[in-house]
Amino acid sequence: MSLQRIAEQAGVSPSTVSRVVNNKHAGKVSEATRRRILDLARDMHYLPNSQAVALATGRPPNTLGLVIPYYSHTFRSFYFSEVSSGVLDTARRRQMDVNLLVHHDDTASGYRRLLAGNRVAGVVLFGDQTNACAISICREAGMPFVVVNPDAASAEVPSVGSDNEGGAYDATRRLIQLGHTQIAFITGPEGRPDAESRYAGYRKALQEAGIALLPALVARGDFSEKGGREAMRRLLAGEPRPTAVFAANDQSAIAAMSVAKRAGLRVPQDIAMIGFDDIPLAQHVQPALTTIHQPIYRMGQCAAEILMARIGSMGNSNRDADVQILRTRLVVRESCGAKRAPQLDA
Amino acid sequence: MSLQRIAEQAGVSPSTVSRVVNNKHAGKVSEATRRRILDLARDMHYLPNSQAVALATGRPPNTLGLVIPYYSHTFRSFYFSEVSSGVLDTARRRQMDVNLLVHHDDTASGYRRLLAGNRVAGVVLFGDQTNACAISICREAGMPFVVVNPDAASAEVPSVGSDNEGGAYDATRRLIQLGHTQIAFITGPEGRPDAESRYAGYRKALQEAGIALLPALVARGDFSEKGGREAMRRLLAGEPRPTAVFAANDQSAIAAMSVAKRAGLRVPQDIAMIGFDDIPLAQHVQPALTTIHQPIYRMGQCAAEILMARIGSMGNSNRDADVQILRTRLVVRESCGAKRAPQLDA
DNA sequence: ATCCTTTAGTCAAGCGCTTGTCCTGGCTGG
DNA sequence: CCAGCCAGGACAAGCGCTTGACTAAAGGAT
Repeated sequence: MSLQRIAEQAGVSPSTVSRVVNNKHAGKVSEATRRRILDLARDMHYLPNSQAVALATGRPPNTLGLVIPYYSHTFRSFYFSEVSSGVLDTARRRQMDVNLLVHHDDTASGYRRLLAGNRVAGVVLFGDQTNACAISICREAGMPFVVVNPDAASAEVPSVGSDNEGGAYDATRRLIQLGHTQIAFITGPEGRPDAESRYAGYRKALQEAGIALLPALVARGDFSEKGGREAMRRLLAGEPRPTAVFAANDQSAIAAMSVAKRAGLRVPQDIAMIGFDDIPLAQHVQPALTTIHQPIYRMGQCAAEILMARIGSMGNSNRDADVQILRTRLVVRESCGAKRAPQLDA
Repeated sequence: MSLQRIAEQAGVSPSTVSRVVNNKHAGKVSEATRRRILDLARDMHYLPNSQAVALATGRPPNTLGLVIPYYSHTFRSFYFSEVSSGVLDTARRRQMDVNLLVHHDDTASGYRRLLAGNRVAGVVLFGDQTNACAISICREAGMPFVVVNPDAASAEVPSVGSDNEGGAYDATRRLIQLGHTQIAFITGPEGRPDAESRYAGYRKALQEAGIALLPALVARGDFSEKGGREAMRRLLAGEPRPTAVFAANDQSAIAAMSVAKRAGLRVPQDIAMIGFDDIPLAQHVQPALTTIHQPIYRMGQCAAEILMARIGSMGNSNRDADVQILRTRLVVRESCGAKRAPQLDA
């Protein structure tokens, strides 16, 4: 039902109808006409055509886009749901809507279509799952954006990440303080920046403590359970035997822990374990996994805030400060051998 | 960057540019001009304005909308993720995009804004979490839609649900076949159609077997763990003591089971338990929960298919057949006392 | 050379809405 | 009694793009 149809019915011009339904220049329309138009609009189920409005006003929509690279388990992923929840809750507080733009076409033209085809004021991108070219497309298109978990290559973009290196450092440090010196590390997938940073944190802590980095104590994993299991088997078969294992993520850690237990080792008495991420499962395994908590929900919140700020200031200040690295937090549970939860000095 | 700007630069009319970029009436444009325009478009980062295109063509977008009533745990819900995955996978197979329209404003005008403000060819609605008025708004607006898990009130709409009554019947029947006669039922929230249907299935099976329905064996729950726990306590305190409990959903069943165990009862020897839904947790509890599997993912698939069919036929045939009730399936695990998984004679 | 057909475009209307400007009739005050 | 002023509303341009209709020039057939 179009505005002009209403206008005809009401016997007035389209402009008048527009003013009434948008409640603009309200004084310019008599109460009688106003009522008549409003009643008519209701009865005729008038719905403004958003394309036309957008075209005519040129004003940006009140909607944020969350670009979702879809693979079949996306919606089951803890990471995804936490980030999304953070973005949604924050956007909502500022009365903004959010559309989740699911896309499969991970190419430049795919992103172009996505951005051109959807009316959003800005987008949040998953840095670890979204093709890097998405960033340059946003730039070209003048579309405000923010990247969650940017990879290293996209350092100079508005983004929010967490302090992977610092977290890994804390984890390793913890094990050192508990007296361990044979500390193994199960890595993440090669080349992934977050995985690399965690490795770096591990090395840094060892070095600082004067402990040599033994290649035999570093086993490649890939963030998956399978990878964790296999890495742990190699570790247990090698020399020297680790007395503690720090895995680059919880899934690997949990898998590694089950391998250790099956090998007859007691956790934490015979071997201490520590993970990274603090996924929900971490507190349910036996023994409960000590890990580095990543504030994923807050990353979503932060991303939404940065994005909204940038939309607000549309290219004014360059706001290069829009890079946030969120602190991680050591969560002490049972798997690394502390009964109490002493604060890490530092 | 607008099409006319390209036209000026190229020294041709906007129509020519339009024809080139849309690859229409291609023969009408010389190869030289074509190349020139294409190059210019690339260099100037031309992106068509989707509003304008939509306005001019009037053709429906190639996108489905999934209306998400957002509450803070939406994205952690198994139900949500399964339905969404089903919709997404199916839409993708037909090259359609999906936008998840998150909304908080559960009112008529909220839905109006949502539908008017987003360019989608049709929407899937969550019947059990979406205000019923959404349906009439869709009707008014001429927006194709399909409802997942419709409530009884919306019987005559395109929808996909599962056979709650049949599933509950199967579950109860199972317990009867195992020799139970004191079969308790933990209900869902009052008034919810799916909960009511499950109750009906329970009653039907009892009646058919000539077992009286004892009010003392029916305890009100609300699909939550808390509700399940309390219901179970009442059941155990009452007379007669049930030898089997069928809970209207898995969460209640799992909670009830833990109450039973804490009361010193062995499951299934002292008391048999059966749930409904087949949530992932069901197979991980001890003992693993026998339950009625609901094909939630398939409901999503079905919904997408019905919706796409309706979009395709835009109001042609009324297609009143677009109501699908998916069959449930008994999944025999350990909690109701069968070692093997014998087929239920249908 | 003439007329017709292609070829390679241009023109302009129109999609539904917004908005600054302009118009009109009725009322006011002097 | 008339200029002036408002309230109340109409007009028209324009947002960026599409598309059927039209046209100018070039080539072909006769």
